[in-house]
Amino acid sequence: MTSAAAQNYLKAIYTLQEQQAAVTTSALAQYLKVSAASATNMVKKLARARLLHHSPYHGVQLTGRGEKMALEVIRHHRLIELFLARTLAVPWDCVHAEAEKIEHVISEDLEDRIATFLGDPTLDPHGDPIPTKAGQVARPVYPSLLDVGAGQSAVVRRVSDQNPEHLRHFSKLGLVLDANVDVLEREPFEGPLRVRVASGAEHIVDETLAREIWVSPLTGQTRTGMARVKKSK
Amino acid sequence: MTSAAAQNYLKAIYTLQEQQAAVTTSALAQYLKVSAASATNMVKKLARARLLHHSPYHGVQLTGRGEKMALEVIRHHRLIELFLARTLAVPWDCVHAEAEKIEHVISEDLEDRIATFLGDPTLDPHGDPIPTKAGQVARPVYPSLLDVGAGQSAVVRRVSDQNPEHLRHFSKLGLVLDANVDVLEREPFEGPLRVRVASGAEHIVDETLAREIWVSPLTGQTRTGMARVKKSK
DNA sequence: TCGCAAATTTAGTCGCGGCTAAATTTTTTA
DNA sequence: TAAAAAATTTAGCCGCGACTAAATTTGCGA
Repeated sequence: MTSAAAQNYLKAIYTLQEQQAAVTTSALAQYLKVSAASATNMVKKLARARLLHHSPYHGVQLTGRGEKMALEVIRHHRLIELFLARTLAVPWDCVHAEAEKIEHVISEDLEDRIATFLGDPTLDPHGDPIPTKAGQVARPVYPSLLDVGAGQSAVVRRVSDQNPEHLRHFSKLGLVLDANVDVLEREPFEGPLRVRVASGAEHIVDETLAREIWVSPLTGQTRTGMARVKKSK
Repeated sequence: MTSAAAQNYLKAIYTLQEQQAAVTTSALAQYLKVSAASATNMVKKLARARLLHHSPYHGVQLTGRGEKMALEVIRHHRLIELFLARTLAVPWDCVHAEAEKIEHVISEDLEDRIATFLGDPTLDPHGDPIPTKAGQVARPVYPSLLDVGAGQSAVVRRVSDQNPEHLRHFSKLGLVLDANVDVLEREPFEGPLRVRVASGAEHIVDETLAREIWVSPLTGQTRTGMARVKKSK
């Protein structure tokens, strides 16, 4: 009952639950790229195993046990991502796909070895928090780059790992973890942003992409940042 | 058609082929711990995919393509074993089970990275040769410890990875890769051996176990080795 | 509030990779 | 060499996790 498929469903439900409280069958099906019928099927099986509550036609919610299991898989995933990045220099746009498969097959013993080797890390290569073995997980809430006002600076804290191509793009732009960004200006109606990165280069970041980057705004340096921009022109 | 199950069958057939030319259904079934009917079933599928020849009631033989595929899986397996042993100090009795699962899910890219990281190694932690990416594999033929005459010394070159408990036992005894062993005496009728290891400790090694250790006999040092034994008593 | 569209579930199918029991072929032995 | 034993294959089944098509429920708008 803890097949790779079941683990993927639990993980998906956990992830979706972080955003919307009620996880619907169709949201789940869309996220996992399976048919709605398949999702219903697995949901019923997970409900029977008491890993989630299912109120038919209204959505699902993980039980304590289900959440614990989801967090175990997520812990595996993020530890493996960091391990591959550290030991083999696997680029951050590739670690996700590898971890997605390896996470289902490693033993608890290997998990422990990896965690110890990495010094019991708390963040994976995308800035996602790594749950503890006990099932505790930090819930860092950062504004997205889109929420940073024009003229403000920020530090990249977390980047969505869902799209490898986006990640590759971010790398090229210098939008990596802990990088400084100055938001120069922003088109109206949630339009694209113009930003300047540490190297001094300026880039246009689309709205969709900006939503995938979460940051710590640097309130103190806002003005000076802009001042320097204006002076340099 | 290259499911984990199919890969395991190909690997098993390759391994069995190394010993006996004709691999029978029952040998395969016994090795993989499945029923004979299941083995026949998969054999027919692999034959349809032209990965092996099947002469019904008489056994199977890998085709070129089948052998290539088997070697790819074995390469994955042995690289992963060595990688886990090197980076995480996973003991040699555990690496096999982990590799058995991970071998089916890593990408070619990750395989390449691991191989490069390890310096394109040729032997895994048990002394098994690692096939090249092109599908070439060394065929070292060593006599087993059982073939070493009383009074001879030898160096451990390869140890069967099939039984974790045996491996753990060998570790305790000091029968590790590249270790020196003096065969002191041997009970008649292929009985157990008495050996002395590098530390000077003496141990009894059962026939079954001795068959799982392959060595390079040290012809020159035979007499002196024994002489020293007798003197020390 | 009634009806329709959208969401969801149910019903039934498929391939995979196991299984057992029965049939068949090969091998051994009397 | 014929019968019994052993090995192998065939037939038919099961659970898993996907699918499509059809039925059902929900909820929104007229």
